Amino acid sequence: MDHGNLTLEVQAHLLRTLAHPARLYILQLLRSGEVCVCHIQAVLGERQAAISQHLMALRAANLVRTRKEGLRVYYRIAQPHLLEALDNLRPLAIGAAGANARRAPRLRLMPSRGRCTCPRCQPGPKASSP
Amino acid sequence: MDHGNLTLEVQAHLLRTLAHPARLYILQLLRSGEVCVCHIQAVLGERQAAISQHLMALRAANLVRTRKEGLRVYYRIAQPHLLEALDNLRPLAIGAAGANARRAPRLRLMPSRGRCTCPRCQPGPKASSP
DNA sequence: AAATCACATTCGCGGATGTGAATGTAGTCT
DNA sequence: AGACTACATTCACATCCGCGAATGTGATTT
Repeated sequence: MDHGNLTLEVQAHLLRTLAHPARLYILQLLRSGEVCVCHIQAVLGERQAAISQHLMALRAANLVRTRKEGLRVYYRIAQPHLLEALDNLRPLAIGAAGANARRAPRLRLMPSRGRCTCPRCQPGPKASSP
Repeated sequence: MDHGNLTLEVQAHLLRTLAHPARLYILQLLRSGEVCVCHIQAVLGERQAAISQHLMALRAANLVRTRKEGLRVYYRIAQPHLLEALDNLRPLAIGAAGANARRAPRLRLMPSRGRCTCPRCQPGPKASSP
């Protein structure tokens, strides 16, 4: 009977966790597979601490999982249907854009996408080695 | 061009608009059709101004539309797939509940559901089916 | 017209949130 | 071991959001 009330708060918390462009972008980055933090940092262009906090929020919500490999930490999507659910929500945002799109933290992306020092970003012959 | 960046902010804004248990509950109330403000007020048990602010946020995001009938204002879902998209997101929230329960505004519902003075709630002694 | 109703809007305050600077920690290298 | 890397965490501060109180608006009734 009262299943609606508590669920609404939990769901609101999930939406709140998702409601940041940096976190949305991180999730989109993880769409094709696991990605190291240095890669996210290189693409997002934000400070390391800020990204770590966003990742902490995503971890606290059980939306991502981590795997350590040497020094790097690789993040991956924990819930397989998350991106699909976000994709379903996107067309509604387009309708919302016409009205009031005033409040939302701005996200600045680096023009050079994906230039970090991790071995996965240097798959080419010019690799600087490990 | 470069619509990816802006879209993330717009989508984040939409998620932020949805990220409140009262607004989620209002949207669930509108699932079966249009509902007057007095009804929402009676069910939610919140002050009138607070509800009006939530409704204002939903209107600003183009998620609901209004229709005036005499003194009352009836709200209805503007985007037909909104509730479906929210339903798809719900199972992910269940997974998030087990981990770190961060704070989210709490929602208190009135035990007597749907006792407002609008003609739709009065005439039928049967259960409220707006 | 005044009063009233149903709802919208504004303002101010307390708490939550995002960001930057600094610090902490685990793993790797020489 | 010490230096270094990659990432996590803490603290302080500015900002944003939600709520209550008060006020405004439009339609209806008297």
